[in-house]
Amino acid sequence: MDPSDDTPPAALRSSPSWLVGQAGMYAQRLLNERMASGAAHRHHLSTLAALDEYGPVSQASLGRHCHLDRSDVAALVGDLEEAGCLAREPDPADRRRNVVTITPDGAARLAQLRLLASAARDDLLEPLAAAERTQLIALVERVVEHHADRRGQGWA
Amino acid sequence: MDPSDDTPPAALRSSPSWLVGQAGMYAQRLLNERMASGAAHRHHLSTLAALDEYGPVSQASLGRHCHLDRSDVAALVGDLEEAGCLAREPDPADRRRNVVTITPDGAARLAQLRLLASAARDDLLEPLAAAERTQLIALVERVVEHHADRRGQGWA
DNA sequence: CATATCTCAGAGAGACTGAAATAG
DNA sequence: CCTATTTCAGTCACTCTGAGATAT
Repeated sequence: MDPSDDTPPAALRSSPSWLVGQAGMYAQRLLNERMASGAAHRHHLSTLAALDEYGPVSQASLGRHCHLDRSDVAALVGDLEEAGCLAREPDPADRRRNVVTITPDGAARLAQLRLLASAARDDLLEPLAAAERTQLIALVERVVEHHADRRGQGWA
Repeated sequence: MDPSDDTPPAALRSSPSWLVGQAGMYAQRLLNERMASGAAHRHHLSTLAALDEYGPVSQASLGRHCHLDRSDVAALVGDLEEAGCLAREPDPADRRRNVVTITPDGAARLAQLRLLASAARDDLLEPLAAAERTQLIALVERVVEHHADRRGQGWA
């Protein structure tokens, strides 16, 4: 095997679409690997964090906050309920909804997952200095915000 | 539906892992949508670009250049051969290998796909100014390079 | 014998769709 | 009547694994 085989063609090396796509793959894998070391999934962190920040909410709202599909939220909430991390009760004010509330066990779990996420963040950004990390985050945040707003017809 | 449901929790909004993962999803989708308008796939661009830049190579080498799995390369090369974009012939020097060579039709196709990729790039980076785009690309390139080197055991 | 390449068949995870039941 | 929520079953696209055939 030629070792120079590792170099991607210039058309990819300089393509934001390809680069960001690749980086996204690494980001999700590293995060999921860290989460797996706590027998969790990266979406469990998203769910608990949203629950912690936005108080008791419906599953649909949870999905909109985290960019998750309704049907995946149902499964995630099922997982976390079984683990005692949250309570799911029918909303008396609107009985279509389930009101989902984080439990003390869920808050503890969230704290643990935050630590794992920090480790994954350091894995991902290892080659960058602190100032560069801040820069990257700010730029990517703008991109994500932009497309999240244009979402709604189609994507989760 | 509460419209403020669109805001992700701070734990996600400030998490590089989540942000880069989301951005990667958008990048791949936008690129694939543009490619679909030319009845192509984003990996067809990768393959043709690598073929164009690195001359006649084996399928295994193609996969290493583009971070693609051996078995997916087999399928991609099959597609592109059927479309007349490349020629696949057994290597007389090492008869395990297929030497893959781009054809004039393949070069024309590549030019077309480059245009579609440019459009996808503009879709993705729409919210950023030119200087910011350059910055983002430089930073993400460093991240991807770093993890591509640490790859090899495990990932494609 | 160990390693590398190509191919196929299929597993596995991921995002998403459709439809039904329920409720506003 | 139309829309929203939850749930389930299942699809689809994508990545990757395993095994076999072939060759170094």
